[in-house]
Amino acid sequence: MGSERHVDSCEELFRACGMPLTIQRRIIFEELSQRSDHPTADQIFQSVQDRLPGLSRTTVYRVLEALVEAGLIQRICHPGATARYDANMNRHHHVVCLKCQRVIDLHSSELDALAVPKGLDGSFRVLDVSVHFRGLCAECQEKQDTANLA
Amino acid sequence: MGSERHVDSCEELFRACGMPLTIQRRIIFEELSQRSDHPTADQIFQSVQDRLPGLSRTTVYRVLEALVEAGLIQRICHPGATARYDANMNRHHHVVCLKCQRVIDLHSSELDALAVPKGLDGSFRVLDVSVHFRGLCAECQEKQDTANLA
DNA sequence: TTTGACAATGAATACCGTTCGCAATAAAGT
DNA sequence: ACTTTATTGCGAACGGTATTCATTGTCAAA
Repeated sequence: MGSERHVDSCEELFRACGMPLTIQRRIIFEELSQRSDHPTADQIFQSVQDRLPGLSRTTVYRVLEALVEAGLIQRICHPGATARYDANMNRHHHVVCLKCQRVIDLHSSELDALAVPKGLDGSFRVLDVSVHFRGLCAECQEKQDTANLA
Repeated sequence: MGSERHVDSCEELFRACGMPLTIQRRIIFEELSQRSDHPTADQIFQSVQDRLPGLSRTTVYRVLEALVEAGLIQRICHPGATARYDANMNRHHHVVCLKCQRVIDLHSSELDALAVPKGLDGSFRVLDVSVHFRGLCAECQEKQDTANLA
């Protein structure tokens, strides 16, 4: 199996950040890394419970917060009142459904090349740029249309 | 005073949406329209209390939700676990501080002209585009620097 | 202008997401 | 292995948001 390399890089990653690598942190980080659906803390908690019996919700929140602080993951920008996380730290863009609040990744080299407007870079230190397309996903369009018929 | 025109437009706006215009809705909407700091529901509640004695927090949440539904205001995309609102429905962009989560508006005709990538427009109905610059605001850079010295 | 249908408000309460304090536990370096 | 130090788990607390229901207010028709 080629998974040992991943394990190694996980340990190196944490060591480089100066944070102890616990089982909880490893599994939560690996789980988030394998997903691309920008889960909430609770969704992570659910899908990790079988691998971490007795895991506390509190720990999930604390681990995610610590990973954000360390720069290993990010909290994404989205409408709505629940924090969502993303382990993809490469530049990418987002498609946001205003109805169901789903967030879908979008890769585009054209958009990646966006220049930072002058005037901004003076006081503000830009670390990343992402383009948000907001609107209605296919499912929600359908729901809306059928609702209009009724 | 030229404020009567605004009052008129407010009434027309609500009528066009088919929603009764109450004092609460008018004042909450006007308050949000005059601000550009993307306040939370509670911040709106605070700054409107003197004009609306006996106002309930519940009403603020309901009014903001109704205004979003009607398309008169929008819930902005941001990191963090509290909903923030914006009455500026013109296309504009956002500068987000990852530390203090402040959101600043950015106007740029270059960015406004962004093309929607093909492939997206098939299933997803794009209603708006906005560019997010994420990083550290001047204040938070300062705090971080002084923290590093200690 | 009054009236009536209907929708919005306020108060209390319940709910969900998140954070805190503290005792028990586990990781990393010696 | 041992010690230091940080992390975990639990329970409770907290803040933001949604819900229920009686009361009040809006709008338009009479």
